[in-house]
Amino acid sequence: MTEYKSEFLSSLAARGFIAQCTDETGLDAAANDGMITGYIGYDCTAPSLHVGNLISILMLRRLQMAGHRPIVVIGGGTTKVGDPSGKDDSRQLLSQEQIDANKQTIKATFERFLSFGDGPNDAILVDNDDWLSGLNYIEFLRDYGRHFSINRMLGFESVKLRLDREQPLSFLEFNYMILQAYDFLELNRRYGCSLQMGGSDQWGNIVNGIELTRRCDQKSVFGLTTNLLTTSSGAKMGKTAQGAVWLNEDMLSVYDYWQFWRNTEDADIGRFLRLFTELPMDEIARLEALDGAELNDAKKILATQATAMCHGLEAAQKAEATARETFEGGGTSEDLPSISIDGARLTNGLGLLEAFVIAGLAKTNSEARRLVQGGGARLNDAPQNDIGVSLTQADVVNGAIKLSAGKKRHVLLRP
RNA sequence: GGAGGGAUGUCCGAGUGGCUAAAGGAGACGGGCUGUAAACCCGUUGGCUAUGCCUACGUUGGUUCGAAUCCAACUCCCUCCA
Repeated sequence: MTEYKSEFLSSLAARGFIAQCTDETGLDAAANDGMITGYIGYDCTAPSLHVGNLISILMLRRLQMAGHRPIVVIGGGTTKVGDPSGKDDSRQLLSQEQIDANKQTIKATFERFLSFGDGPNDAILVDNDDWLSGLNYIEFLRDYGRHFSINRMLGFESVKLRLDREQPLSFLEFNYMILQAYDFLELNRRYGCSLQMGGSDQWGNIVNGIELTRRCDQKSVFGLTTNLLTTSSGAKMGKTAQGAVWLNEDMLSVYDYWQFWRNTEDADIGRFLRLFTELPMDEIARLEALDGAELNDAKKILATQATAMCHGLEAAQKAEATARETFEGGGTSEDLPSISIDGARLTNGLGLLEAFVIAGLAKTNSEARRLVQGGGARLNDAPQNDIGVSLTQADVVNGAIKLSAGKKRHVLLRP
């Protein structure tokens, strides 16, 4: 591993963040000489960011911790176009209303990881819609379009992939990288931003921005990418039974977020501790060296640390306690994810299948039926194999009915 | 504008008149083994008021007792030519 002089790069390198850098030596020197400003862009295609975005958010955090200034760019403008990187199909275009709504709910996440304010290295949050929407087409083409070579762009991975697979790539999407490149130039002009970071799928887009900045303003700026998050067994990471692992609490409960980390594969523990916690390296080395079942302790620490960063220490510890009661105590914790139901429904008896659907443990009655028939459904910890059972007031224990799908998914129904 | 190829379930991908809710694989979920791990083994995988009914093989019509499969028109995509 290369030795870095700057705290920023050496900490990132030690923790396994770095995939590629356009100019390690230059960036290292710049970061060592004084404060630099770096940015990452986030498109607002969903109401919340997910763990797949986490590595990049943490890079911004480490940038700030090392005394530099992070900029979060919300892609209000670029989202209208849609990034073709790493996708087979065109993403469905979102309406302006959806984009605006997503923008609002995504913003809050960054406040957990970065410190905003008026200080010299406090984080800044901007929306690229501010400068992209007002662009004049002809002017833009004349000023910036001439710097882009189609010949080169056709060679970029994101484009090549589509073309090779004979999948359509619209002109609209083709422009995404041009707009993202322009972002970098604009940020450099506005804030002296000299670094763009992102996942390795962004490499092509980042390089374009660097070149545009050099051609237009003769400034040299840097790009730095991280590996995309995958598990050791090769699976794309960030999925749970319910879908993506969201960072917003109203999209995924703190308990489920904690569980996600708790279920990390053995082989990933060291890597994840380095990336997703801020524990000292020697402590991580110790945890990583644990054997067999002892690794479970390391997983709990990982879960609580990672959860604390996103949802606060108190909530993380509560999730840990809930898990302990549920799994190790074999009991029912009051704090398991719960859903309120109308008590009147119990008066006439609530069908077991319907109850599982209400609890979110099954999407449809049929799925609930299969769950019961497959032997995975439990009511207050008692296995159920009769789909005709009705829940009544008599099933309420300590103010709630506990439904379980499999060994890990539990929900409390509170009348 | 011309010629050819294509559109199948969450995804990939078979199927070219009835035995097809549609092979196979991936993914996902459940069970087993374990350590709330991985790997492996087994099961399930359109919906519903459920021995039946409804919806579904790009869209709309047609042929037929019967269509994902045949015909027509249309939409979209790909390739080559202009």
